[in-house]
Amino acid sequence: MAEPAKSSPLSELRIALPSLPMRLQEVGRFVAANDYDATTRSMRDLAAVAGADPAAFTRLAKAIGYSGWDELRAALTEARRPLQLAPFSVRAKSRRHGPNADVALVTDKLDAEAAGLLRIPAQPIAEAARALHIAKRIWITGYRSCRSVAELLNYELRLFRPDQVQIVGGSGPDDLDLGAFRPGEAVIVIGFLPYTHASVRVVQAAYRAGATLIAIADSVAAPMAEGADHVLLFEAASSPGFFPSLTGAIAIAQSLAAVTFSLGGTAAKKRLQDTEVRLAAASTYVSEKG
Amino acid sequence: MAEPAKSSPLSELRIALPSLPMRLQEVGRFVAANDYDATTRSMRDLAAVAGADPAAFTRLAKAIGYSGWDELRAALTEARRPLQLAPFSVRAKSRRHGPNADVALVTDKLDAEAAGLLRIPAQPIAEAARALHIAKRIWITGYRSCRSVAELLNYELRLFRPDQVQIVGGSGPDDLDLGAFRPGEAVIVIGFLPYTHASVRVVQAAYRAGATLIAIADSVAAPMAEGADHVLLFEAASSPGFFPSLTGAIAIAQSLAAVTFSLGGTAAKKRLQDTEVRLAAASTYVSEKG
DNA sequence: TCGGCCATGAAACATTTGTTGCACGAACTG
DNA sequence: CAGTTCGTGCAACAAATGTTTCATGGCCGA
Repeated sequence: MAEPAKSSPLSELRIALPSLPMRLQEVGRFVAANDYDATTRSMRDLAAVAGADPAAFTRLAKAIGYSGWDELRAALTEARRPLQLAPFSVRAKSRRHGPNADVALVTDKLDAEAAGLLRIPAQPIAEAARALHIAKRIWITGYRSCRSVAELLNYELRLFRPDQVQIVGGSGPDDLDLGAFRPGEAVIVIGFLPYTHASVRVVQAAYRAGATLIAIADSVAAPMAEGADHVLLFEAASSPGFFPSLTGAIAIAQSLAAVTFSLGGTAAKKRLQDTEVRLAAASTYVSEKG
Repeated sequence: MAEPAKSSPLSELRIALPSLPMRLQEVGRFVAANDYDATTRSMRDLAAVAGADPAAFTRLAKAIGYSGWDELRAALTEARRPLQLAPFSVRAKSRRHGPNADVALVTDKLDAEAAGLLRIPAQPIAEAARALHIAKRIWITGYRSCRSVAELLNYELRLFRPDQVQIVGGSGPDDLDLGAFRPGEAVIVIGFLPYTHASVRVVQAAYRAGATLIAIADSVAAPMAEGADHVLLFEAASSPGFFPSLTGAIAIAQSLAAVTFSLGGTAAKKRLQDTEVRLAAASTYVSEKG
């Protein structure tokens, strides 16, 4: 049973999270999402803000293998210590460079992205899904790298709402679609810095048409968030590397699709089955047993 | 009473430093040099390491206008707080509030995906990136929902290797591209259960052509993993919900692109800059200041 | 040299911190 | 339905934290 490499205490925490009791999960999520405050504020302070019992923090620490909250916090503190030349306590980090600097880059990136996921607010996604549920038609927009997110969302939503979902510009010039927005329809725009002009035009068209606007963006200050009915935030710049990260946006898109599907009830389930049957009949897939 | 503009607690400290008694200067310098530990360790700990009296820290804080060490430390803590989406106080309640089933679904999904990311093995990704680095040409394949991953990878890689990367079937029937694979080229295939016939054909073609095959899949038993030079695993079924999750695949794709880019060194950096300049010139993006 | 002043370290203080024992209630088991 | 386990909040506990007080010793002006 090879353990999956305990890189940081936060990783351990996040891995153990799903198998923890409910209250400990809440507290664990809070710690993961607010790890900076976890290292600086006192346990009781955190408990007050998180709305939990102080004892829960001690129990959480023990549940994931530490002797107590103090030890967990110490580990978190060391993990987020900035690199420096003259070490406070001599502690050489063997990663960072060497023959496996690449591996370290990957590990750091994945860890940062996992942390980013836990900071995504869940409530707005659920609300946006309700808006999608009642929308007569759903338009999806995303340019450049965000196009991939748009297409995934389009794909998943079409699995159970085949003829009510489409990508803006998916079948012709974007401008034609802009004029087709109607009240009662929903328009989803995905984008982050730097923002494209095209996406801003879509937002304006949606606003003018009186359609429900859902923005998936990296900042409330994003142009597409202006006047949006639902703003779903993720961290694009959190992870090390050179390109903005789309992991958060993808996770939001998938959650959105999942909740919308569950709101669809049996009707949605039936349409999904129909779609699956059709795909199987076209022998798109390799048969399960080889 | 008008204080001379408190920029940051650290600069106040440095300004006041020369006019302080000798021992307080020592302590002040220590705090300035080790401000991270100042925010995380206890006053007594710091005193022990600095070789000073605990009381000196309280006196230092008062000497530069704070009510005590606690207040100084709080200021230091706030000063080095990383940027984030919402302030600490507001963030607490937004998650998992109320007996809301939809919100719980989203939260569970995000948790599971975060944990899934941390289970992704980093080593194979770094090795695959090296293979991409030396490849003369890179082909990318992904059908159905995996198409979005393929397109993201294509987009990011083309930013710094514009004419060496393309999606299989991106410019015509897939079959035409299958015959174009050559030794020394790399073929990336993304897929998970249920596997499409088309992706298996690509794998076979790559194998026959002697190209380097990189498979991004949810299982070593996946058809596209057979005979692959590099297999990058992620968990597609880990998260609750109804569709397989692509978050892991996206994270792998982005890590792959990031490492390949960093292997590219200055040459890659230069090409990326060229691309950015071209995009800016075409005024694709909204200018930063509005 | 004396007297006042200030810097300094040690010890005592009240407070806050993390921890643990206990009781209640829900969920599961036989 | 009783018996058990487990998760949870509350409250008391000992340990630690930051602060204050006090005694000491060096410094400067008279």
